[in-house]
Amino acid sequence: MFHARGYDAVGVADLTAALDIKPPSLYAAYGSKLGLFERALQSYVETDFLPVGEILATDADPARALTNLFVAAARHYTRNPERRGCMITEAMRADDAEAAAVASAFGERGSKIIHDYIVAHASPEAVDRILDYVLVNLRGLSSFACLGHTAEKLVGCSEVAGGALKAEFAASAAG
Amino acid sequence: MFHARGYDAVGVADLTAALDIKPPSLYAAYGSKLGLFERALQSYVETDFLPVGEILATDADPARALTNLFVAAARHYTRNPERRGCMITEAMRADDAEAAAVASAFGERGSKIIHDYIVAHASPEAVDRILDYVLVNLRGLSSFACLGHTAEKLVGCSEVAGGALKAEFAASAAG
DNA sequence: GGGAATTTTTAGCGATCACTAAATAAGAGC
DNA sequence: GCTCTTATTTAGTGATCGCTAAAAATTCCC
Repeated sequence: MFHARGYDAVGVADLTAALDIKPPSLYAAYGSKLGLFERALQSYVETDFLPVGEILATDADPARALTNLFVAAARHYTRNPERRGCMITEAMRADDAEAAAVASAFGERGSKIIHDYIVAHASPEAVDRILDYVLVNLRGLSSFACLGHTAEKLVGCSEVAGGALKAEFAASAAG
Repeated sequence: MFHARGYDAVGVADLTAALDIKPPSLYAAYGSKLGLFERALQSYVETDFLPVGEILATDADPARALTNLFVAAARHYTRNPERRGCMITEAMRADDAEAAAVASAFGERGSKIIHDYIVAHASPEAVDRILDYVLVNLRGLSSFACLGHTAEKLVGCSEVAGGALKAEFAASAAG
């Protein structure tokens, strides 16, 4: 439910109804709504998170590998109609500051994998802007998936996005 | 306030306190919280919306013009610490479905301007994917601005994003 | 089976949500 | 100044929010 509707739009009443328990049981088990949310994020990371490392290993060419990441994200974020977008990325924008902070901490892990990959393949002064570009694009893809756009559409613009990476890594190799 | 915190996180109590009136006055003037929100969006469009048409007219080269749009967005979305990101783009993701729908209607206007510009400069089969790419990027930029990222960072990845446009419009011109 | 520990529920809590009927105050016209 | 109209406030409404003290039910161990 948190994935489908975000932290703020899901109330304890919704959660207890879905779990078929009463509020004190939820609090006994998870401590708070936020505690349950953290558990849900953890579970998402373990079971449904985009396998970034694996995808980046699919091609020796960094531009192609990162484009594959975009395409995989586009497909991943649209594959389940009940759970569109990236739960973590979307939760980073929760109205509740604590929920947003928790999600950001989880998000840092994925970003680090991508960062390390880019460090290993680009010239030092290009690393930050490539990383930012990749993260901004993933953010946009997740959001568009949530808004209901099709996989086809998102894959299409992911391929376009790959063009920028080609140029950047070519410049890094030449520099 | 709606810009800074979104529709859902701002309550009628916050609004009446800021306007120094009591709730029935707000309802007398605007009909509902949503009514006030629409007015705020309208005001935003008239006073603070990215001047898309003007920016696209800054360069005869479409790739450069659209890159200028990204750069302008990056600067625009970060210029006021109290009002980060694009109010309309962010409101499209409101928890309240009516608020989100109203914001989407406003968003269509900006998208149409960009769409028409791309139709005039790209080959027909590339139009949709370029447009989607541009919109996904703008979405990501707005979101990152809201998350507190610097103008510098966002301008940097906007320039990277422009690389993809160069490739696309070169292909369109060749095709 | 009985007692203690654990789990779950009942029955709320104080706060906030968007909104409103009725009363009061302010403004306009004579 | 008086009366009528308009604007604003007072004093709530019913619903939902995240959460909890106390009571009841269930489980575990002897």
